[in-house]
Amino acid sequence: MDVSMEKIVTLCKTRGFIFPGSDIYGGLANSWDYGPLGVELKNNIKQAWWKKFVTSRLDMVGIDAALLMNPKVWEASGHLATFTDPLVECKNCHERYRADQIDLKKACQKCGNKDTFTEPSSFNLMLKTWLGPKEDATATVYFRPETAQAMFVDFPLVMTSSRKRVPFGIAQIGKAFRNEITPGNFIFRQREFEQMEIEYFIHPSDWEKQFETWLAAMHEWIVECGITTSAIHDLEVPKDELAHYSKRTVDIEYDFPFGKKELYGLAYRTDFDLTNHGKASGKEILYTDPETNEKYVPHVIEPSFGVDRTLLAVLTSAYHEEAVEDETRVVMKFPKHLAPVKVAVLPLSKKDELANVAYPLAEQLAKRWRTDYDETQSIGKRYRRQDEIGTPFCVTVDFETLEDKAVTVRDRDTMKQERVPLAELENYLSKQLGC
RNA sequence: GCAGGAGUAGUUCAGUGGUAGAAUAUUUGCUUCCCAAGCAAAGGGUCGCGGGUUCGAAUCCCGUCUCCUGCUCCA
Repeated sequence: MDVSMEKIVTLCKTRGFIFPGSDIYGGLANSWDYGPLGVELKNNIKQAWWKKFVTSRLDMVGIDAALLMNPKVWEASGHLATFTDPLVECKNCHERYRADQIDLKKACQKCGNKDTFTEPSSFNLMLKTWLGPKEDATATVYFRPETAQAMFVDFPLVMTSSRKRVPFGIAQIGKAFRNEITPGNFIFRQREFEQMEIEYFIHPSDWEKQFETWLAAMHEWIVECGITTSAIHDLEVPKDELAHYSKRTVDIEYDFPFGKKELYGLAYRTDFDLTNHGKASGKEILYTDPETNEKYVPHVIEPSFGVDRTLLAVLTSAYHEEAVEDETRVVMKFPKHLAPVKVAVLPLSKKDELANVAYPLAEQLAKRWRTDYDETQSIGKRYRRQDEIGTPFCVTVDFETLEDKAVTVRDRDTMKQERVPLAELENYLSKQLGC
């Protein structure tokens, strides 16, 4: 369903998914903190991804590389050269242009004024810092603008230590930093963000087939996240807009509340990276096929996923408003494996004899699943509260429980209730939750 | 950086010179209470910040900061 960003942002702040960063100091532009529920949701997404693409496959391994790398990496990758956008601005109409894409001697295309451009000022999108006590050029290092490069640089060590044969892939989840000029749209574009990336190494003759296979795998993942598939669109990036390293790129776009924007990317990077790093480091990176003895530089298919963007798509897809007896019920219909809280234990009333059963029950369930315990206010209000954070199941302890040793389990989506004996509760939930 | 919008309670907002408010949320008590029930009470605000005008400023003036949206982005 359609949902406004305001509703999502407010729900995230009030319920504890995502807060503005440095809030009590007035914030810091476009920085966001994941709160108690947000971190659970995010961890669940990352775990699901890692399980699907790494641990459940024999042709995949993972790494977790350093954020700071030798600056030569960024020279070889082309980031130092091409991650710099020289910009000029028309002093008359304030239209901005990339200095390398227009003729500065000509008139402004928008307002027609001549000689009105400012001096080009360049922005390198990489965040710079320094290592060691001396703050000078020789100590300059960069926060990685993408996680991909470490997987290329580590390729020889990963290949030999894991004894993998092409085709195989390396995966990594981690933070990346870009000094974006125009961040915004909540967590959509941030200067500090998290990526889940795969570099899949293949024989060059195999690239078209592998590309299609990965595209299909990415769509599978989208379904598993509960992201509305009718809001997903593949965009074949035109040849003249391809990044310097890519021969084919498909952007997977999603209809966010603020428009259709890129969610994921799938790129065929050829042997650009391994060849460049081989040349720049002086250590040629070659793979020898053990059967044919053919020596070649592996080519690369790169499926790239934004963690924060996934989370935002999951949030907007999960958001539902339903009419219930003249009231509106807000319910986050997360897939059960992603729900930040799996089960809530709710004593029907705030009486010691109920708490004496309910609280230990919550403690017991918490050993297996993220569990909430809530005894304040009416039962209906507590159901609504759990709906709003997407808790799949509420377990209600009432006075009958003391007699019949059974509880009421209420389903988030159907609102249906079922009486389940305490002795069978864990098995019941385990079956329903699938974990 | 430019343009526009906005900063008052956790949230959404009202208040336009005279004692800081509403709704909602939160907490507590009562009611064996299964879908935002009722009653009673409580807590919570340097009105973004600094200066000025004024007997008096959330309100008027000046400055400043921050956030949001859009403009080059490609997770």
